[in-house]
Amino acid sequence: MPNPRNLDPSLLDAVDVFVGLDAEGRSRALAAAHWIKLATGQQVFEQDQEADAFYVLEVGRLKVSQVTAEGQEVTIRYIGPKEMFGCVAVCGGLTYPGTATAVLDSWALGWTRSNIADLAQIYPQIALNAMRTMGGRLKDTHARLREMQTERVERRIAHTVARLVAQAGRRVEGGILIDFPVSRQDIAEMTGTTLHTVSRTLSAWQERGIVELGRQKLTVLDPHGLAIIAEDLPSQQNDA
Amino acid sequence: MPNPRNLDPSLLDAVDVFVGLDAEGRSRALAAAHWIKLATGQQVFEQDQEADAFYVLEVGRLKVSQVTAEGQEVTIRYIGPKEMFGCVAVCGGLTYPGTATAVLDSWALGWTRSNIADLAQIYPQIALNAMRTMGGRLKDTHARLREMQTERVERRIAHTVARLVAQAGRRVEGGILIDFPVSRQDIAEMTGTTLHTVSRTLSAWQERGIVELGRQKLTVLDPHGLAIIAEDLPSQQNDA
DNA sequence: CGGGAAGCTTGCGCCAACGCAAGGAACGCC
DNA sequence: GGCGTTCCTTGCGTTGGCGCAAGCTTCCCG
Repeated sequence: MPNPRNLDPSLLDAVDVFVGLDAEGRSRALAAAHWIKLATGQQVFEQDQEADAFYVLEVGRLKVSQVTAEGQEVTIRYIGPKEMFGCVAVCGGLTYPGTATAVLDSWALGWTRSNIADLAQIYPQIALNAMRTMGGRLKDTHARLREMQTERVERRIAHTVARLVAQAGRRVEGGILIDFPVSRQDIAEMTGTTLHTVSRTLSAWQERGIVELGRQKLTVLDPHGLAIIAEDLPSQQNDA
Repeated sequence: MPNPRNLDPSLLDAVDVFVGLDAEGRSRALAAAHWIKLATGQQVFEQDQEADAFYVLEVGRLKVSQVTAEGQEVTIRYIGPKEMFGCVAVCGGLTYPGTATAVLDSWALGWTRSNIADLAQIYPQIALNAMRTMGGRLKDTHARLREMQTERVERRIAHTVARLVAQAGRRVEGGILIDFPVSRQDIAEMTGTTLHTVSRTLSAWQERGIVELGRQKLTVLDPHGLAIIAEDLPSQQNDA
């Protein structure tokens, strides 16, 4: 259970943005941080709000999403443990790209913009690390944009599910379970379609033994079959 | 006409990544740069190639695009004068997100990765600036992703044209001309549709007096009308 | 100046995906 | 344990936009 007093330096070990810092740097970073607790459904920050803090998730899972003027929700990405979010705050002068909401009870470490700027002053590596992370995110987003523009719905759903497996898959008997609640609606918001189409598509996959479905639950039984759909390879089901 | 000897420090004046540098810093930056000339159609770098240099465009225009495994092209963005491209090279360890091709004869200033890393060491502001630019690009890309997921084709085309006007519009009598050759195919690759649909849509707009069309040419006559389509506002054409 | 290439338009048929609607299943709260 | 809410499924009709195909215009180059 996290707690403000218990600032074990190993907390920052696997955190990209602090890679390359010595022990002293990590202690300093931790000293400047504050814990925040997030109950499921709670928001950390909102779309277009001035980016005044950045965070590293330690426990739980968040969804970063945008809402259109018409009220439609679009999911930008999910954040898992050890990932940073609100990283635009490091740049200064920008607003958050979306709204961050906890989809599980979560704990995160937060730094105010001035705190992180001070740290980056002393340890320039931090800025470089943040930049590398942003570069990676930019590439991910480009890849999704390319998908959206060139792929049919079924293939996009396959890619999305594959991504969820890679990000949050937990081995269970007979398959890999997405380790947090995902509704059909959530998948629709990630792929740019409707919950109806997602439901139909997943049902068809269940029929074929590729996935097993539950309420806000998704287990991939046949990752290879999924990959075949995602890459649009011809499947060899040639029995009449 | 640019030339390697003629390194006027004012060249870097409006360049985001060097904002906040003193005169000496700019001289140093220029001293480390090299000119590259690009004929129309020529490539600067290719998708997935290791990012070993970053550039600032001085004259001309480039297109950054990706090609899918199936051979479909997707345009990520256009680059105009004073914009940076290949900025992921500043981070290190990454590959270019797409292929950069000149759509006009162009001149750019280039820095190798080690040159820019040395500069960033001395002037940390450079890293911050680069990061801010990347943050901005990330937000742009998210906005486009949201468009792709929630908007119909006509609206997406309207947004794309509006973006082109903002980026590369030149006032001409009676309207605003996109100041570089754009084909219907190009617009299709930016919006995620086919050249057929773009052609049909633009023709309909021409009918309504919103745009004027030519071969690889596009003039917006009625920006307001365009905005109405882009924002999906009800237009008041209530004559029977 | 003539021929070819590249770019553009437009008609037509089709289908993937949407939107609606109705009903069913699982969960949580009192 | 009952009830309300949230989530999921599935049938059916509609349609936006695609893909094909044919023909046109503009430009370039020999």
